Amino acid sequence: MPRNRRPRDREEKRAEIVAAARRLFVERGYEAVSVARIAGAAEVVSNTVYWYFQDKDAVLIAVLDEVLADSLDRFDAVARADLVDRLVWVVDELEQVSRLVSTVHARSKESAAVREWHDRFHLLAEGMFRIELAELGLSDADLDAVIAMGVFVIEGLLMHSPGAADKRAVLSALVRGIRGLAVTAP
Amino acid sequence: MPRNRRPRDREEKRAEIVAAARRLFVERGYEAVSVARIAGAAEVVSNTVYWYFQDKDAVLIAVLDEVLADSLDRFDAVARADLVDRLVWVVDELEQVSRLVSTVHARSKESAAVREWHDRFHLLAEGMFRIELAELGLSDADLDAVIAMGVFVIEGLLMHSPGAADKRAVLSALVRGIRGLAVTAP
DNA sequence: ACCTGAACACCGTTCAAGT
DNA sequence: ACCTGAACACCGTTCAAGT
Repeated sequence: MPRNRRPRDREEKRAEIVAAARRLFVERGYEAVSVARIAGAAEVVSNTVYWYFQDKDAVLIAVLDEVLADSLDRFDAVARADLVDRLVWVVDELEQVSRLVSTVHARSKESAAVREWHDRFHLLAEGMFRIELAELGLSDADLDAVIAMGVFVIEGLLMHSPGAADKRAVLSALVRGIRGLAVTAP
Repeated sequence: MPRNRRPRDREEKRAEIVAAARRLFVERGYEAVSVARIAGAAEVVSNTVYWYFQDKDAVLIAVLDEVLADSLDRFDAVARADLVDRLVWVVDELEQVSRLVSTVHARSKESAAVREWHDRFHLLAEGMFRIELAELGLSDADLDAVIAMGVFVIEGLLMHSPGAADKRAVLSALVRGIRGLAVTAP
């Protein structure tokens, strides 16, 4: 007999809680979902959640990690597409979790752990943008400004969810605006 | 004796509650401030708030109206400045209430009344942007896209509060990008 | 190590009762 | 009309107790 009986149980139960929380957070939003409801969906009692997680924000962070990992896994599929198409893809992908976008911003003001996750996510997003734009030959100052603009525009699109045509028009204007800056750089 | 003794009491008490809520929401954030605390600061008991307001979101909307009115009042002061300067001014002005920006987005998902306020605010902001940009001679499709971009960039700056230099760099890149679009319009 | 029953302090909100 | 005391159902979280 193995020394640790069913050694995968811990991870399994934890994963069940995260899966339940993910579905509920995406469907109804973080504030609207109580810890008791998450626990119920994972077939435990509410205080059991605190055996696996420090608090409700820690559950949120586990959900965010899972959602982000899933999206990054799928990113390869469009790696070779046109820049505008890739941006549309990113927004479409993240739009499924648009509730989480405003949740992250709201919780970042209250929870240091969520703020850390948010800051790391921005670094990741900015790094990806930087790679995309490196070849355009922008000045250093403009490059930073344009990366920030790109992130803000994507966040705005996620939070306000316009129709597909408007979304593409905004991203196209963004990219053309950036290309214009590269041409007229001092 | 007047039929209504002290006829201004109602508005006074209401105004006191809004003033207390405004200070607390700006300092500590909507979620972190309980109705009981607002009531305490306005020297009433917590259920008295519900005599003047339908619910906590209604208090938030009254605060938002007050903050917005104050900002619009001050807007004349910069009406003649350069476009980038005006945008910097708007962001600086709204930055004092940056906590409220993410609150509005978070509550818009839960409360129909807050969502209505948010949508009206966007119409106002978009209208002001449209006037600013009318003279640039953008195509209709680009004008809408550029207005959305402008609003998203301002919201992003408010939510992430970068330093003054970064802020100006982003707004400058935005305006130059937009001007570039006008030049190369089809 | 893992899970629970019971409790804690607090939340937004309601309502009958007072003036 | 205006305000309150008391209560309601619920919240995130803690802890001693069980296995």
